[in-house]
Amino acid sequence: MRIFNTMSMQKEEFIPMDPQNIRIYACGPTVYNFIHIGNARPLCVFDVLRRYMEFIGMKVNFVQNFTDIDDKLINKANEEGITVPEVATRYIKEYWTDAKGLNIREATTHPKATENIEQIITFISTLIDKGYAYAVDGDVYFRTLRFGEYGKLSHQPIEDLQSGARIDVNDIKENPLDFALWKNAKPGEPYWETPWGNGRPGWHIECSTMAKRYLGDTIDIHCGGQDLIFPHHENEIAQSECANSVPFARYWMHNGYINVDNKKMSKSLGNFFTVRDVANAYGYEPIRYLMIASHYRSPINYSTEVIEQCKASLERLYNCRNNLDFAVENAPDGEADGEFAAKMNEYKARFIEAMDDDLNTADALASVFDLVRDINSNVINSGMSKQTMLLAADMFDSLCGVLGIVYNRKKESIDSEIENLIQQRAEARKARNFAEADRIRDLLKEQGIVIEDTPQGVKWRRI
RNA sequence: GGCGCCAUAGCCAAGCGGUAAGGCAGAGGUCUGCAAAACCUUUAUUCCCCAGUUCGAUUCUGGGUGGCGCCUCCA
Repeated sequence: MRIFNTMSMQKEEFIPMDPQNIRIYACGPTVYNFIHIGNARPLCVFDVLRRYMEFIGMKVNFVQNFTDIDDKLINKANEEGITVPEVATRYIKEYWTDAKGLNIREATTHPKATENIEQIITFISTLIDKGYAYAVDGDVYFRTLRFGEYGKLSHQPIEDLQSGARIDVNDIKENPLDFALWKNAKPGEPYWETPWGNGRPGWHIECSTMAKRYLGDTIDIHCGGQDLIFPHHENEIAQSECANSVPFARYWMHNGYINVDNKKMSKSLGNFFTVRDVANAYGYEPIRYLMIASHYRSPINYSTEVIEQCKASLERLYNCRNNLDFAVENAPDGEADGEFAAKMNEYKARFIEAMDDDLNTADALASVFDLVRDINSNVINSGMSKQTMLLAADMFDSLCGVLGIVYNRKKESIDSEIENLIQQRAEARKARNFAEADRIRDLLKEQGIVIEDTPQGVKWRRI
């Protein structure tokens, strides 16, 4: 497959170090609040990447961290009058609720920064020993200019970075470009003891450390949002390559932003929607759909109109799958049709072709919709054998599964009262008492049950 | 100022040198007692504008116009 590598700024053939152990590191959330839909994008996009790689037979070791110690956590803890670990625990729990709702698979490992302090300290010591970092007043800074390739990911000449760097008159740093590896603790703040003073890790160092610990000195893919390219990922490269003396990540993947009113959604602008709020209004699935409906590197402009369209599109998918289930139940047994299987594989081939091209999920989705049309036209009501129909169902499930779209068969049995109503309506229809039949149908609809009369009998589904 | 991205129907969105995928919404029809779901037909002579290259450009080049991002915590 080909993926766009931010480092080279072009699509490259993805050649893993070991196809049976692809090492991917994804920057995870800072757990000081509910995640917003902008945070949901990399979660969904790189979950699709991982699922797709596994779909084509690779094995993935996927690491996603939790940043559970940082200024924002400390501020939150102070605001709420609770401890930093309490803030972290609370929002990690909320993270899981959202991640599960979005159908994000659990990573191979979800390390927390606070569980890696010892490794972080060792990492920083290495940088100090090698002359790439220096301690001053309890802080430790990275000597940015010492790394000659600084700026290679963001493609910024170091001179431009320097002229753009914020210069603080009272700065204790040797150079404005130097960034913190370790921060001295102020009174009352959580801290860990180190040779250079009590404090806590800087943001960038934790990712370098955890990538090294859980995946190794060189990883296959490092991914995250485009806003992490500079300075976060640039700093990670500097730290890791100076400490380990080998290339850090072989491929860099960055997803585009979620915009609101064509402006970047961000915490600082305050124009953001939490995943929870959107999920409460529309459900989690349309959010997932939104993320795969366009290419991962393009910006997405969020609006209620768009999320409603996503929900409607999803309905088409779900209806198809639901109708197919009903058809399978009523289909006769028989051999699976080999010719039909070959036809199903054509959809898979098109899907793979699209996904191989830098994860073109929008194009891949088009082949799923073509499969849907085919199923609706030629499988349901076709008289095909159960085994043949199942070929279509399996193809639907596997392709949608790669995208993280799952139709939840709400198979939980309906209670006898509802079953009675359905029966009564059937009898009323038989007696051509349509007024009564329609009354019952409306009654059921109020209870979230939609009745459909099909040639194979009465079919119901929940909405 | 430096670096980069984007502009395709009412909306969303692929395609990126050979004459416009897919979805939502709309219109008409089929099926149905009526619906629902589904299916069929229909909805961009044209891809922001102007030049250029080419037999041919939405796709390449140059120049505009409009929008956005990074250079500061941020997915």
